[in-house]
Amino acid sequence: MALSTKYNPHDVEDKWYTYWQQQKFFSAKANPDKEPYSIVIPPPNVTGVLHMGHMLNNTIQDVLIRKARMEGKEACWVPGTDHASIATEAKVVAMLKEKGVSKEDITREEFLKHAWEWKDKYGGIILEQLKKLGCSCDWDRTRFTMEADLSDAVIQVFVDLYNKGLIYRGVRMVNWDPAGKTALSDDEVIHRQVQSKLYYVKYQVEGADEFVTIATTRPETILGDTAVCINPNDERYSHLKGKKVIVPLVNRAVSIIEDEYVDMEFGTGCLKVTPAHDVNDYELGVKHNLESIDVIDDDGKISQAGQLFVGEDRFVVRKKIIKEIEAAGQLEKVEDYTNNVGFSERTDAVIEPKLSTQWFLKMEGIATPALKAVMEDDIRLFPSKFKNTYRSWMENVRDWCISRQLWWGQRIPAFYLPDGQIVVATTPEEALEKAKAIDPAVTAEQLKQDEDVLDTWFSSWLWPMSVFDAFKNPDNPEYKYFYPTNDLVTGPDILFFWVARMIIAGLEYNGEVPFKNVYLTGIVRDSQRRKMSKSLGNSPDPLMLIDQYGADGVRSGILFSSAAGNDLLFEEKLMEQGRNFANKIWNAFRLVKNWEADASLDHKQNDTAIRWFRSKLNAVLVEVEDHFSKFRISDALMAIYRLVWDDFCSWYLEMIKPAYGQPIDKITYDATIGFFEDIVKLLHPFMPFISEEIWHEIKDRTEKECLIVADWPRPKEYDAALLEQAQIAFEVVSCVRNIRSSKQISPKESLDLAVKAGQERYRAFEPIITKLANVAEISYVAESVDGALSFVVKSDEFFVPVQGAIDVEAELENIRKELEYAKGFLKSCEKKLSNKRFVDNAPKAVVDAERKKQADAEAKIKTLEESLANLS
RNA sequence: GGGGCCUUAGCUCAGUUGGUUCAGAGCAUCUGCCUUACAAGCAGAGGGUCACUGGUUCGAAUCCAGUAGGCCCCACCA
Repeated sequence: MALSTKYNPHDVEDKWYTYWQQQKFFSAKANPDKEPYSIVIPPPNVTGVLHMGHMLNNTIQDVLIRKARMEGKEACWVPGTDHASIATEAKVVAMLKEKGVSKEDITREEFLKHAWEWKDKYGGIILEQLKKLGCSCDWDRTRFTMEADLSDAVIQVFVDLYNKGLIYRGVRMVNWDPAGKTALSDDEVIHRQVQSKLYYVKYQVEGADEFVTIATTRPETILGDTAVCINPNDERYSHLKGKKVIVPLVNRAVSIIEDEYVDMEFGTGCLKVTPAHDVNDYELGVKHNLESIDVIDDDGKISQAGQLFVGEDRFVVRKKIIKEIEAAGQLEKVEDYTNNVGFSERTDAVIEPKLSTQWFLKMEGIATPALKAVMEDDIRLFPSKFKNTYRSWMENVRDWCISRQLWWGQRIPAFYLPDGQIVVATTPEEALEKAKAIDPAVTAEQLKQDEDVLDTWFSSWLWPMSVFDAFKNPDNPEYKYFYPTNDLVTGPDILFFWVARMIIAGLEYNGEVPFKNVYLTGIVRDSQRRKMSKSLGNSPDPLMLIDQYGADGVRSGILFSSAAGNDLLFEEKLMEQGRNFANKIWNAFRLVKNWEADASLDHKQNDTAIRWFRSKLNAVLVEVEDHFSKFRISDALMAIYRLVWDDFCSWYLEMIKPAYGQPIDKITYDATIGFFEDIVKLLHPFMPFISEEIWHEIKDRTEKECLIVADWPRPKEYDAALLEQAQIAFEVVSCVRNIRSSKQISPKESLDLAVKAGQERYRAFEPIITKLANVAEISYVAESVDGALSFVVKSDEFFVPVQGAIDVEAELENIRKELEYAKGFLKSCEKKLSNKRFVDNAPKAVVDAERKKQADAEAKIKTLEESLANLS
């Protein structure tokens, strides 16, 4: 049979993915006979495409879900997408603009029709991409945060929270995104340090030939100034108390107010106050009863109220206004200044603090149980360092602005009567009923629904519940069975946006936490630690990578260096390593596949090898389970990688490999097939395709006997002493190979090996040593062998007689070095043991270990000294 | 301004309550090999004062304090 020397993923991946789906291996349903295991996907943006962050995130989820499935649990991974209000609406607006249609020119209904068309066209792409990666989601359960059932849940929750008095409407200073033309919650604003200018502008004191200078970074807001504020303790300005100043350009006389809020040290100690466009100024305005002039409109342009520069962009106006002020001789100076500016998380526009009427959710009360759940480890965060971050957020949580001035999303179910009174209801009919209770004359036409929609996170926070229809049908068996879910895999950047709020909603509406473990992945960066981004062009196309390295190669490559919470430094080198690993596995399979088993052959020479590998396998199983229990996915993979590459391929297969074309004994063959089966089982969560392929190729299976549903190997007892002995034997092999390498002896030339030791010591490993080191025979000797190269393993001396002269000096040098090290080591042992306080205070086991080290070192020194004596 | 984390081999990182020969792994590097599973490979080798300084201890990569550098979260003074 001609199997390629290279593993070819293209032949394999689609075949098995289709087959798994046909066999319904991904689908899960409430099954009381099995333990449930569930994960809900962090729903990607419906119009998004797969990026490296998704690759990492979903690979981890697939590893977890596949392992759980093999462990015999009812494994349910719910996929779906998020409607992502702002991002999607922005994309639709841009798409319409290209067609020459402006959002302002069409109705809400028309816009939504376009948006749904857009969603239907692009909505499935990212999920299809996940299939290429091998994700074993239960696709029949695919949900969308804006589908009818999920929207109903959102509305139901809004009404409920409103009725509980937790949702209120009010005028507040909010973060306004002039690009998205909507309010944002505080969490959607990213503060970045920017280089800007501090302008010193002179305001004339009314009726005097005197000026006061204020410092500002935002001169465009001068148009909206309604006061100038000084600190009452500031003696420099005490003569100005009660006076007025003239706002430049608009020539408005405004009061000089006094407030200790003003920092006398900063700038000139004199502050201009624009209540409509700054949070702190707003507070001052309320406190001092100031007029608020809104001079910037929703687009970030100067409004009519600004009088000047109407309709021009705020940043353009900033420059123009400074020019005019300078021309008027009122610009004192300009300084370079570094300050923090808020940007929209979604559109990257500079946030404009703006006064508007919005809906808010009171957070304080409902956040408390969610804080407790994490602090008391009902929910565990991996890595746990995020507990601190979580706590500080939850302890300082502020009311959540949940209304957005958008169309794409769940419309706020608040209805206004003609007189402005509000009713909140799940349907217009219900609203009308409630409205009639207030005013019997009101008609359906008079009742106006709020124009705003809800923040996307107001639907995402219900996700783990709503995907199981918790709100529509709280008694359904699926919900009862799969909820709470087990693990959540997501990025720390949405710990508060999403994770915290899901916990809040879960506790509020179910009384249970929504998941037990939260695995927080790092950010995928390039090798220079720059975040991957479209604009930098440093983000590879995941599908190209899969095409090039195979899904298994990409999956394992990504996981090789991604400890929880650590950033993943992406390098194509890692993908290569993953591909090479797949190839290594493939070639091991090719070797075994071509063997012919012969029951008449003796298996004795392979017994130790088999016993050793069985122990090794079980030791690694223990290690792998330990890693998984701590969500150390990378380490689990690495342990398996080393088991496969080093222990199985480099040691075990070389030990038992028959000569070319020769058959192998049946016992060894069967054992090896068994080992290979366990190995592909271990590999399956990480590398599902190649493992499934080999599983079927290595033995005949029935239709249903797929690896994806095979039993996960459970660790059994293993022989630790045997593993230790093997380690010694391996060292002997390495030493002989080292001699070959340094003396340029061909591996084909067989050598003799003598050991000064008792007869039994290496008996069990003789077949292994002779085969792997290409030694003709091992002889046990009582005296040192003259004219041979030697090495010491543990306290036994080995001799390899070689042809030709031996460089005695070099040999002596080597031995002296080793001797020196051993003596130094012995000295440290003796020092410890002679220290009475060590012997008295240290645990007995530690002292005993120290004694053993001492004895070993002494034996080794004796051996080395003897060989030194022999040589010289 | 408040809080948290990090600094171990050229790179990325392990190192669990201080104690087995504890200074590790993978990658990279160097040397020799196209040895009939695999050159996407095999065999061998080199490489670190555990950021720095001090302290606690019989014993410190590990605990404590300080110093230097890096990162993150929150708040935000115009």
